[in-house]
Amino acid sequence: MSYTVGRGTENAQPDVERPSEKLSLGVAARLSRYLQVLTQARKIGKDTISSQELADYTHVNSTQIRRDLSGFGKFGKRGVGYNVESLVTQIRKILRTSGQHNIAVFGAGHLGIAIANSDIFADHGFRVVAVFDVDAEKVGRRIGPLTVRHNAELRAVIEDEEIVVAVLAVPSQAAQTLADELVDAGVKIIFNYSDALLQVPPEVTVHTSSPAVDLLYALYFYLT
Amino acid sequence: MSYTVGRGTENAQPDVERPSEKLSLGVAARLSRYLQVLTQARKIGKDTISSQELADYTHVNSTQIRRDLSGFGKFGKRGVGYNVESLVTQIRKILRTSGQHNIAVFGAGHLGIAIANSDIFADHGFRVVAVFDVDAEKVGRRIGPLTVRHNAELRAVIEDEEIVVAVLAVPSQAAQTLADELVDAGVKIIFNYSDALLQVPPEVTVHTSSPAVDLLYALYFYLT
DNA sequence: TAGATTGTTAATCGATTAACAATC
DNA sequence: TAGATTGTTAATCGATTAACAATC
Repeated sequence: MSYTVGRGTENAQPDVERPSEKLSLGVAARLSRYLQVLTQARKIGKDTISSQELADYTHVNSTQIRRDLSGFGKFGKRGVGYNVESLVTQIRKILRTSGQHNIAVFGAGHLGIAIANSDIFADHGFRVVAVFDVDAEKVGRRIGPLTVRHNAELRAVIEDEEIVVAVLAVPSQAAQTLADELVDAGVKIIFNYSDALLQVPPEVTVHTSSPAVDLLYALYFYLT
Repeated sequence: MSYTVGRGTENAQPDVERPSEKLSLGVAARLSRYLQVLTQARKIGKDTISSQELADYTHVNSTQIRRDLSGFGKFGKRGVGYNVESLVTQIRKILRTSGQHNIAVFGAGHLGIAIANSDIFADHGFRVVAVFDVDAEKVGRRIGPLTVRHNAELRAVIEDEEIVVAVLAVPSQAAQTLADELVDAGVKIIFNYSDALLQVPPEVTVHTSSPAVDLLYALYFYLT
């Protein structure tokens, strides 16, 4: 993971409830993970979940989970656990991602198609509203409800659909040029699935996804 | 990210150089990321790199980078920086991933094909040696140098090729059953690209990749 | 020499954990 | 009531950062 975000320099105002204070990097990351597990738990019909169960799935210590949550309110019932449904709502409120967000995928190769078809984003309020490619062969093809568009259209679509998130599933050589265009068109978050190192202005966040890096890391703990 | 690994309870022996001591979770993760950037930097022909440049790309503080590295030796040259080539070698040594590791991909859909074709693993010494599917339509197809095999063969292949890492690019409903088979066949690290919550014995590491979770997190910092 | 960058110290802050009273 | 699990405290450990002398 790599983010271009500042740390929370929270100038704690003496509010008792302070829903307007910025979360620390760590808390935001953990809350997102709790949300993923809760979303899945809800799918399989779980009504309540304990901090210990959440800990088993997220590998975050159960005390820390209770601590993270209790900072925002008393969401749990002693002896019972947390209501899955209401905890999802609460965390979404805290993360301010209750809304719907539009994203665009670049590259209509295998990876791009897989991402566009995935419902992993949909579960969290993200909607893939456009897929782009530069290959004339691919432009015009249908991917689910979408039609692949040419990159030349990106600026217009990004403006019309109010897209702030772009997912890059293009060859490494094409990544930086595309990133420059996207930044220029007003995209604020770039998810980079190529292994290129992207240079962007400080107001834009680049997230480079590197399964190989995660694997190296997992393997180290297996080997030792 | 979610890992099933213990924290390093390092009982520091009074060695000056202690290459046998277990890295902490954080250090291992950061070293992996430095390695990714260094690998890319090498590709574009960089000879040396400063801690500041590494910091720009990884978003890890430059002091911390120097600190992480100097714990293992004096790899840098003051006024110059680090030699890219030799730092790659050093970090690989520290992470003990200088060797070659075989991995298997499960699911020959768009995502599975994308992963099998990617060279993101190859750069780090991982080799995709088998792709499996249960769909008779897909079994037998060629993906680069590989032929898609049926899941029925998984046990034999895992033993023959000494595979410890399995990448799951299958539908969520199929993930747990497959994970059980893999654990049974001796796989130690499972990379889960479905959004299913997998239950595995403690000696097996599950890494669930969740772009949506990362996105939630990135978006929070954009929205605030 | 002058400029740059490492290696290292010291000080601070947040994460982590065990433990347990409160309470469902 | 008995069992379970939260919410919270207190203590510890590692991460983070600024600053700067050492030195290439």
